[in-house]
Amino acid sequence: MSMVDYETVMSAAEQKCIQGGIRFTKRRKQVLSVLIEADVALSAYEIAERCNAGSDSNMPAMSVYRILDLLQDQNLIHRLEIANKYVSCSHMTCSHEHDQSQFLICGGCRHVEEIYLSPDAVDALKTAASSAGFSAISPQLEIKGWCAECRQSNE
Amino acid sequence: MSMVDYETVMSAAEQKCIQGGIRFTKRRKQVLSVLIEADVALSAYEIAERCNAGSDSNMPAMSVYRILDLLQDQNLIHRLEIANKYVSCSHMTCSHEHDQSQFLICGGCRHVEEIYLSPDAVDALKTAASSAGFSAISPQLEIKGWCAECRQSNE
DNA sequence: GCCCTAATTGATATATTGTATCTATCCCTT
DNA sequence: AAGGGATAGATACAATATATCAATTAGGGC
Repeated sequence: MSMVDYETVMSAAEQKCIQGGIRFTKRRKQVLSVLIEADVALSAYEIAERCNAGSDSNMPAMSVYRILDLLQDQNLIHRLEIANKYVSCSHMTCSHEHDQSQFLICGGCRHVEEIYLSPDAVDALKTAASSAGFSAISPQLEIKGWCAECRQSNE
Repeated sequence: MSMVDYETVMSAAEQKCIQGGIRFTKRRKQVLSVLIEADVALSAYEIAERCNAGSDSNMPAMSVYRILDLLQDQNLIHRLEIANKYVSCSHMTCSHEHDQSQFLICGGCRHVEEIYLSPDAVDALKTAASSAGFSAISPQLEIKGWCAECRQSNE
């Protein structure tokens, strides 16, 4: 996380939940906080561990999965399919809708950057898809790569 | 599969294995055949099932994993990370190297197309990655989407 | 051909990720 | 305060994947 104040983000998240007709409970806050504070993508079980780290709280992994589904429905988090891991959305405080999201995922340290591709680049992908008989592509594009640091230390 | 004769592909595969210093055993042929004959991506356990379908052969899933790793090292197959599934390479008979591979994966029927993106499109991705502090992107790009048929029937 | 060695396969255990289902609890509305 | 839907707990289990050690097989030198 960065840029935006934690309280601001959490209250924006609360608003989105309310608008979505669900409650922003203690459990859900807990899961979202862990993701906001992490600077890498986390697995559901890692999230559970962090929730439980040094505290009385008992967060079962099954609850984490349930809550992750729910937070994803509210566009507060993303599931990265190439990594089987989860990250918080970097546009939680935006009022407008994002119909596309693109991620760079470091194969070394699991750091994730949510980026913007130029409309031209996205169009190129859509065109390529279209010529291969695909009429639509997912609004979420995931690109695996290597951040400068990991690249250096691994090669 | 398509285009290229089965025997041609298998003997090209054998050549690649020999060049790679490994044997093209019965087990490995069996796994590769299953992938070549499938027109969708298959999980390791599905591959094992198909190997065992109506036969005396007993292919344990663990062997499938081992063989998949090996075939991947020889560039005979690809692992699709967004699907946790495997497909045969559509360039098995090419003599030249392919330093990039791009896949369209249908979220409905799991059909996979190996496509070519224009160098311009790939450059656009690399540039975007570079401005986000990533010094390299994976040579394998996976794009989830919907093939025309699934698109129609699901929406 | 026979033996030695390395490659390959078999077998078992276990880790990781994720879903299904049923029960208990909480909290809002009336 | 009671009823009812949303939320959370608990348990079981499915699907994907890795680790490890033993058994077997195949090829190369003699």
